[in-house]
Amino acid sequence: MKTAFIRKLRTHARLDDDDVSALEHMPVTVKEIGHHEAIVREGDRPTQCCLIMEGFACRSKTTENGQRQILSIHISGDIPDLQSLHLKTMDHDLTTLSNCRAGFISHETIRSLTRQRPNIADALWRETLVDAAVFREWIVNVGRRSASQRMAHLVMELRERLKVVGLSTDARFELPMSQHDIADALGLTPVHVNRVIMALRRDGVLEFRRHVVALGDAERLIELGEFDDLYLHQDPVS
Amino acid sequence: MKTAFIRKLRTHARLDDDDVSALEHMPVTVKEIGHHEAIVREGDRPTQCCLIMEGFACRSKTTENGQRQILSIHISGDIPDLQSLHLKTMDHDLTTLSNCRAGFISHETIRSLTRQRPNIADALWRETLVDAAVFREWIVNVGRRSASQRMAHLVMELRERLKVVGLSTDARFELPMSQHDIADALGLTPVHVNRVIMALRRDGVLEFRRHVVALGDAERLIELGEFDDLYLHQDPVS
DNA sequence: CGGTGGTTTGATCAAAATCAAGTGAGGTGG
DNA sequence: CCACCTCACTTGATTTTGATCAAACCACCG
Repeated sequence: MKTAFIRKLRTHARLDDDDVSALEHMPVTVKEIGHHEAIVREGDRPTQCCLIMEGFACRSKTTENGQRQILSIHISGDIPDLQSLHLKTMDHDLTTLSNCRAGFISHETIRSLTRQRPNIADALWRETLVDAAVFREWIVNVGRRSASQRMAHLVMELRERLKVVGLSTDARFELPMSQHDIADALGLTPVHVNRVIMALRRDGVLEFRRHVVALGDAERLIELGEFDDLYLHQDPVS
Repeated sequence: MKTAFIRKLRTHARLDDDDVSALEHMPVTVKEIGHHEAIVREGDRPTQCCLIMEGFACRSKTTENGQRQILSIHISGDIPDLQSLHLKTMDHDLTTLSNCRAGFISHETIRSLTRQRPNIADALWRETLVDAAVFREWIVNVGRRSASQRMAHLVMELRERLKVVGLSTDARFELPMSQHDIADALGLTPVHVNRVIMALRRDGVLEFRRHVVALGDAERLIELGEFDDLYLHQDPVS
């Protein structure tokens, strides 16, 4: 059940059959994790990486006065702590948002794969670079966009990324986050996020109830959030 | 004159003498670039990477209504567009802040180095991961910190990074940015940045005049900006 | 049936944006 | 050498956005 992950790598990077078979045979320890549980914490020195197979997780940091900032949201096929392969100490937390099934792959396994198969090294490196591209876009989101723009942008990003792994249609997708979680992702307060959601709902642009997002007017959301999917670098390898 | 770069790689990653000599002998085209000039632009498909040898540069995006958000600041020894090796299309601009001397290295050169020397591949990969760690911290900065905290944090980040390449003492460093540039880095308006700087100056915490930052009270700045250098991952290789 | 966590609403407040008008230093040309 | 121009910085008045504080409300669950 690491197909989402392998499929993603193959779409963006050149992998031959041996590469794919090496990935398919690498040892993975699968674990079920409850919602709102820490996978790794700031300060930890992990010896393995975590592949999300089902459910949602997020990376976050917490300021001294207890405010949380979510840094990215992760879905099936993502390895959110791949950077721990080269950066020994975690500089942020990785936490589940929903119940998750996750596969753990030891650093040794990954390191020997990257040493023996440069294509895999490149593919994994590329994944971390797309992560970074998403971080950049999030800096713009919290730095320069209004509350409703941030919300629109987040929704469109998640729709695009979920579509790739078959978890979103054009019109709706599941999003197991509370309004409080969304506030932490957008750098806002939960109260204000609620007002934004109410307004978007009133205008028929967006519904968000019981953990499902329904898009009333995707065009409007793209325009409002100034969403351009270039930064997701989803183009298939030439 | 790519010593800053090689020294940085060696501090953080395991490189043997052959690796270092390969880096020293790779072909680099040096160019002088004026201030406020674009090196690469969003939408470009570069075939080379840019090594900053002297001066300051920044990555940025501009929103539809013309607001700029600076995503990172780059100094001697940085390769700000290393990601272009794997992400074909630039999703942001790379611009000089001051006059710069920059070295250009073709993708082919880098690719053949990484294929022949896995240590170099790892070292470069790690560099892009540190970049990403800085992006994460910036998300927290613009998402959750007040204007004066953001300013304090930026100043401390730059001091730490500049110290590594010998361009900062504990007390002062050159920073060729206008208050407008700083506003674009902090997600604020120039007017408000000015008020913050005035306040910090009045309290004797910070001076910033004619492109030099003088720290009146570094302790206070660290505390105010909640600065913890963990995210810079400057620890030397074990 | 009462508890609990998430959502909704209202009233007030604070931080930063906006608008507008100086100031001041360095650089250029007469 | 001085007048003037420009760009960056500074200051003040006002407005806006989103934060804060506080209190319901509501659905689900044990």
